[in-house]
Amino acid sequence: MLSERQRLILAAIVDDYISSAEPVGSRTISKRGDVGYSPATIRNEMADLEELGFLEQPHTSAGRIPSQKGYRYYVDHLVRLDTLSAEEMKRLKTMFAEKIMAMEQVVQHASSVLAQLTNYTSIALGPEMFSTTLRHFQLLPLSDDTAVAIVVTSTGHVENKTVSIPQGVSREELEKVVNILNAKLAGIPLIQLRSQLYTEVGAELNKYVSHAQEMIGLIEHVVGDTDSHREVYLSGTSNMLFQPEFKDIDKIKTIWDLLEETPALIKVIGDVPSGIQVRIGQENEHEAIANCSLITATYTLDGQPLGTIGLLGPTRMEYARVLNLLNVVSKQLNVFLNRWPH
Amino acid sequence: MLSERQRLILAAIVDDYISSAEPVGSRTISKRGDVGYSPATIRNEMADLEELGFLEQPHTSAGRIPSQKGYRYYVDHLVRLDTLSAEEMKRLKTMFAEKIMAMEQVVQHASSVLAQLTNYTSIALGPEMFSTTLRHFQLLPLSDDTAVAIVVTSTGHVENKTVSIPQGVSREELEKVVNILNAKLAGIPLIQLRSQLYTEVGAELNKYVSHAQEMIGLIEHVVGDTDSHREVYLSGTSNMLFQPEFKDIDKIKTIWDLLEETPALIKVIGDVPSGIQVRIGQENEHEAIANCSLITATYTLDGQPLGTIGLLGPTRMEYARVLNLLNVVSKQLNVFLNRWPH
DNA sequence: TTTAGCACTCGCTAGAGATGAGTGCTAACG
DNA sequence: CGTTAGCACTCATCTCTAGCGAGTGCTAAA
Repeated sequence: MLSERQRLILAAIVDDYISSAEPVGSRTISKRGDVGYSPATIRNEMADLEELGFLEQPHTSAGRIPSQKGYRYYVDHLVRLDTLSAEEMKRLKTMFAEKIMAMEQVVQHASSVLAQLTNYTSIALGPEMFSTTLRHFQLLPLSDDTAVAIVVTSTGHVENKTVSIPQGVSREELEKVVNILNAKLAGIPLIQLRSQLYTEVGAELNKYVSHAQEMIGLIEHVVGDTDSHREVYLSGTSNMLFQPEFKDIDKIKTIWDLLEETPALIKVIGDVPSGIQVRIGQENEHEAIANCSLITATYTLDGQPLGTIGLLGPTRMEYARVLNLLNVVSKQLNVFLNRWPH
Repeated sequence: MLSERQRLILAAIVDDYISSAEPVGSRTISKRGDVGYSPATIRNEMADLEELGFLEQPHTSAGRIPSQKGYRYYVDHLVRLDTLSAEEMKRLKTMFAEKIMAMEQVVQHASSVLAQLTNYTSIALGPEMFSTTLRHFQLLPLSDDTAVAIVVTSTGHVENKTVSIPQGVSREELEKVVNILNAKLAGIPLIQLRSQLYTEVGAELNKYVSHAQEMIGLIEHVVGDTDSHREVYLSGTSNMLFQPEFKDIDKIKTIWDLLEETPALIKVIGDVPSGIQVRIGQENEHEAIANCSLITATYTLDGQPLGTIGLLGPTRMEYARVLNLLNVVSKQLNVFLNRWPH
């Protein structure tokens, strides 16, 4: 639909605006090596591109900036995926060279390295519970009426909650409960735990243990909290402060509030299709990031999507670089995780 | 050393500046009810107070602002500790009413409520390892050569690390190791674990288990990392953004970097004497917060200092309110924690 | 079809008053 | 003699204006 020349000019404008954050004029484009036309010609094309909705003009006598549609076209058709710089490769290599880490720590670490390399804010979502199974359950008494409940998942994630024990349940009975639970529930996907608890385990507990109902309630409290099994890792939050589009502090505030509110954040980053995705501006669900872009990559285990890792920045993002980085990282992450004992 | 009138005027100026963040003029003070002097008289006293170093003047034709020395005098001699508002009391009451929480969660929760009530940034340091003892140690195999090591402390803190198991150590042996460790180390203060590991436990392990040296190294790796046993809780970090003294983003940056760097933060907040402490401006060790004030309160268990909870804001802080709040919270925290099974 | 030329727009900046909050000093007052 | 009214002075801040310049759209020539 766009002519070759229009695409060339649009790409030049987006590239330029991404690095300068200032409206781009026709002369600026003309002076670049790769577009061999005079400012006047470029102005004409710019006017057309604006009419088509790919560019915008902040005011009459300013240059053009890409519109949301412009960025979308750029990402879909114009972005050049080339190779990473030597330094970037080195950082990533050393990251995956470290050996002893839980699955979640790998993800967390990858996200923090990405934040440092890009100067954007990185958001990562820990492994999901469809393919994550229960490895071990434990109840450690702290006193007569309290205990720490510990859940270990197949991804190496450890979660703990302090619970109060019903009056009159002895330590022996607690042990019995733990044994029954481990026997019945180990290997079960987290998402099925709650239902299994009532069917399989319920009968068994009723048979051997007093206060079975209370105990089941207690265990459900620990195991059934589906969202708490997922962890969100943020890094480079302060990078947001230095983007010129957010020099106005009030704009940061709404974004910040979103970042501090884990459930909303899970929704934002959890609801993306697998593969590498780019959400530009208002394509994002949450209006707090309506002038941000979110680029996400999912990581998988045995082909099953497990979690997401993403970078959040202004719509004027370095799409090419970020896409390259995420591409490499998510591939390496997949290789790494599938080598993981599971 | 200061006359009664000077103290009255100094208090009025500090109070006013704390709430307005603007240099305070003589007329402003005169118009307040509590100082019954004309602007001219107050001007004379102000000039004296400035000469004594309690006040500063941003420029000749502006009002006065308190100097660091002025704040110090205010905090030491002039601040009025009165009672909390009904709303504040209610928030705190409901907080301590919640029952089932690990010790650390109580501290964390208290810190987050304080941040909300004050609009400052709160920093809390989890229980310290002198009086914290080991409750339970566990090694759960994930595969042939990896396992999750779990450490549960007497405060209900659960910590975990993924470790790699030396080749040729069987599951039975792992269990034996765990049993020996729990028999020998349960109840030992965390800080002594490392030495005990080599004396008491070392011999025992050598006797019953193969690869004892490797296993000890591994366990030391889990247990001996003294700083990782302490957790730092931050909340209300974004409150910093709205203090007029930090409207310049670069000033935030250095503070932020400090907040993101846990070890430095532990140093800043961990090195305070017990009781309630006020660190004004350059009294703080770290220069990133040289124009901040840090008010801290320690909490104790059986009289032993356990950890710290603090609020960070501009030197122009609402000292009276924060001191009141911290006073009440730290007392309640002590009561609450000492009721805790330990 | 491309480009040079030109008039026009409009945000940004610098400088000039004007404003007003605040001071220090002096002299008068109770 | 302490207190206060009065007054000249300072200086940050606001407003207004003029000029600059980056950029545009249009027209006409190559």
